[in-house]
Amino acid sequence: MEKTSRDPAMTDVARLAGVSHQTVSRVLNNHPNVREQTRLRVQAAIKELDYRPNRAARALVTGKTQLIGVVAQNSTLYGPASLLSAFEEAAGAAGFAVSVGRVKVLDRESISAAVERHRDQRVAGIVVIAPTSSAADALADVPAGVPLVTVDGDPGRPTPLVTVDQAAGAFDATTHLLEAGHRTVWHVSGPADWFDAAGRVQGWRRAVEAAGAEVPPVVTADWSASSGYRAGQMLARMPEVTAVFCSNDHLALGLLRAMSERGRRVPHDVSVVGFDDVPEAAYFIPPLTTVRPDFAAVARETLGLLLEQISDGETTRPRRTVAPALVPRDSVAPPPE
Amino acid sequence: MEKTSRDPAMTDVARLAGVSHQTVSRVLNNHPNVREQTRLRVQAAIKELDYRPNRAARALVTGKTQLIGVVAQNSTLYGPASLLSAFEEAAGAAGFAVSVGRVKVLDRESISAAVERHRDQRVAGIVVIAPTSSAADALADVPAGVPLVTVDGDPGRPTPLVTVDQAAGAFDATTHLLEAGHRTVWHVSGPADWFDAAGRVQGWRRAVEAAGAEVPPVVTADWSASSGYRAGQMLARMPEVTAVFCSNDHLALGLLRAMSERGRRVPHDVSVVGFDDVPEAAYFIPPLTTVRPDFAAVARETLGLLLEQISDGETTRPRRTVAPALVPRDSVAPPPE
DNA sequence: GCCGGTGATGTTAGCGATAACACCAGGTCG
DNA sequence: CGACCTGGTGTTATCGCTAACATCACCGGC
Repeated sequence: MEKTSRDPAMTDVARLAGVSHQTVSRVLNNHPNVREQTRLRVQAAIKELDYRPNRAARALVTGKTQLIGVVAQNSTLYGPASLLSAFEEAAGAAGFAVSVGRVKVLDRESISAAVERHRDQRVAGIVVIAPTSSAADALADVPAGVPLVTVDGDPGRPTPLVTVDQAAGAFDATTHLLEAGHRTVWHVSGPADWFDAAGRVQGWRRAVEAAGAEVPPVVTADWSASSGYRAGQMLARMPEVTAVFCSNDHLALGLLRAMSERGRRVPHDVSVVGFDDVPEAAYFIPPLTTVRPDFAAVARETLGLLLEQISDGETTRPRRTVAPALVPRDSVAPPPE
Repeated sequence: MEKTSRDPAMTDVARLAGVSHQTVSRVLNNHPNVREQTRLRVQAAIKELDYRPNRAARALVTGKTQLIGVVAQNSTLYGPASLLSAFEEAAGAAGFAVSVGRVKVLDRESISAAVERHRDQRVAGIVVIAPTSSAADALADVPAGVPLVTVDGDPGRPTPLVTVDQAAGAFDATTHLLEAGHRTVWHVSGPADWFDAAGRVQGWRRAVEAAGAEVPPVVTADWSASSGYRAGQMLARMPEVTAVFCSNDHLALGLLRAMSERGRRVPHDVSVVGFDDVPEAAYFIPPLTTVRPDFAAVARETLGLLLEQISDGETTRPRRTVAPALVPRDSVAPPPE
């Protein structure tokens, strides 16, 4: 008839093991000065009671939590979603819980609010996935002293940042097309205010210029298959277009459809390269040559940078870049004739 | 020259406002018995100091956190990712932080471990996205008394559960094909151990049987475009196949490619319907008719069910189902001749 | 005009951990 | 051989909050 007894606390373990609660604490925190025999006795008691330390109490006294806050946009775009997933896994493996604050739009106000919610929770550090300039601006509101890492953010800012090397990936993709024999390469870009898109434009332009080819105007779209389709409708009408580098795979998908509708065969008439290597890219018509970013590596670097800041307060190398890899498939061929 | 002063605590606010810390606590928790004038003075002091309550201290004394733990697979499958995103937003709006525990594989051991990590954190409630039987099995390990909601889980289990009405969506999709005049409808299914896949098979079969048509054998695949392609290669060779319902859009994508390679035009020769309405489905070749689940609604129901359990300890209606909607596009037409 | 009720506030006692220090036995060293 | 270190342990204070109870002024009713 006893009431639901509360969870066991450290003193309960101590009593069972015949030691003081402080000794239990020492065992839990791997302090060196505990006799082996005592340690074993305490561990047995812990197991017997199914004791689990109260994180709130620990956080209260140490002033630190084992929580990392992430601010991300509420979208299912492949890149950000993959990144988030990879980061959650990496952080979990390192013993940190990840609290995700979703934001509907990437404006300064929303992001600042999300950051504040995390600070309310006393997170040990914050990661902001800030792929647009409006998002990056919000970081100015974060007080110094909060460990903070930006992912996919503004390369021009001094804050710790991890990104995929967009320019390098775009350079490789474009060069791959040029090496197939195309006179030049057109580019369908993501939204101009996204750093990822800007980096890819830059890498594309560098490759075209390096080959001494003419630089066609950038066709700006958003990330959707829909806008890729519209861009494709235009480009399909231009016979001089024989090679297109799309800023992501979904743009490429839309473009493929437009080409197909206009009777321009890929890769026979037009070659196409995407970016992201979404899982289904190998099953587009035709299978899409694309660039694969290593999201797991980005996640590892991000976590590393954050943990450095958490423990040391500072960071040695606050800017890290992860190189992507070209994945050749069937959407690239030499130009016609 | 003063050292980095610690964050302001309740007593600091109290001192500034000229009241006791308990009055500050009352203001914070909206207790009725506080004079309006006092309330204002305290609020001003809170603002001036940029005071934020220490959640660890509160959690320590109340024994409750404002944290919800979610267990999800480490995948970027569109359905689960959308669900997670929607849930994070809904929970955030309700003032709860969401801690995500990712799991590499959906086996009993991994899921139990993830649940334990959440219990260590003393989460107020747990949501498990458990779309396979192996995942559902793990729920047996969760002790009673922990508020728990399963999403996409086993309809046969008594635990609180929210799911999309897979069978209804599949029934509608299949009926849509039959009404276009097809003699029967073939089905490419997701993995057999996924409840979503099983539900869609069931709805499909019911629709075919209801029409008095012959029920073809189920073609079982996984969720990937790759396996849809393989299924399509087989089905494309069979002239009697004029209508296919695919268990998700990516399967349909692969199947479309196989059909195209074999010269079977969609929708002229073969009609196809998918499931999920991924954003790019409108830009497949041809735009794909599909079924759209309402993930936001699933998230709302899940949160509601969980909050009920957290506050009341029990739940009135522990099983909720959200109806999906058919989205007609261009991949369905009457059969040839 | 005294009494009990009520609204506004203050005081005190924990919640469950860690930190800092106290203590004690036993070994080392000048 | 007494002073001193050192490894193992216990004791006490403390983190910032809420719950429970104490206090006090003021009200209306008999």
